Amino acid sequence: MPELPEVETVRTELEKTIQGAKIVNVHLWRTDLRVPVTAGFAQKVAGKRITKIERRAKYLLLYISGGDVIIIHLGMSGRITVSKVKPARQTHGHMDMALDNNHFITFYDPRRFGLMVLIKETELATHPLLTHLGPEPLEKEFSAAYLKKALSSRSAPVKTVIMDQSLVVGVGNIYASEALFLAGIDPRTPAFKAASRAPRLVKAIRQTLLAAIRSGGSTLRDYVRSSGDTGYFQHEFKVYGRKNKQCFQCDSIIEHSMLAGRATYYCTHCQQ
DNA sequence: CCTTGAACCTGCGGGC
DNA sequence: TGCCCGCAGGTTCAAG
Repeated sequence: MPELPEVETVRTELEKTIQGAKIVNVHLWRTDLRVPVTAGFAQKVAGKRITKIERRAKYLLLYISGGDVIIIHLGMSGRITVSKVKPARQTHGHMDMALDNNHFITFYDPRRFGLMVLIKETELATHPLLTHLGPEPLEKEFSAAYLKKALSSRSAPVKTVIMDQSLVVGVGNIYASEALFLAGIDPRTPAFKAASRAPRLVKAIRQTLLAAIRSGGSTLRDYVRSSGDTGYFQHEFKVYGRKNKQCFQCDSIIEHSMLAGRATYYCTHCQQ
């Protein structure tokens, strides 16, 4: 489900509902996620308090008392739900927690591309899952000058390059297409040829992600927020999923092709 | 180093 | 109805 806006939406909702709560009870139903769940996970987190919930890239970081951090990634189909009643056992519900504030959390992930590992807070800076990550797109560090330089050495399509998490984090397949439409850049353009348009692209990426966060992310197939609500940004897609439909800006037909194995949508009139 | 394609896994929709 | 194929918001690994 998740690119940066969806993960940020989950983070906000978890912050409102479970921050400060103590973990009373943990059920780990299966551990064979993309990365195996840390041995002894259930025993290690039981009795601890959730002190802080952060997001880094598409990862959620749940800080717990005692100096540990639960790192969660939702992969393609992962979901975290919060409820006030004990959740029914679901086929792909891999972990449940009961909290002392009468809330329950479930980690659900049919495809199991997600992960859930427990590390020491002191390992955050050196943990292999996090070390290769580029700057956050909404932080100052992701500047026009930075992006221009990064694009200038790459020949892959600009869309593929901005999805590279070591260059900038959080931009996935939907928002890459949407941001490039907003920037007026053809996603197939070799990155170095788009380098001069880095200032516009930085703005477009930020604007797209911020708008999506404001809408609670996008709900395509199965993404629901932890609250059970859906996101609304899918209603604002300009190109994603709109193959053969008319461009809202110029009435041309939206085109579709595969770049590095990912579906890509664009308007050849508005994007060059 | 960079790029692409395949692999990981499950479910769903379309075509026959 | 049932089967097979392709495709899905991500990441990682191998090979060229």
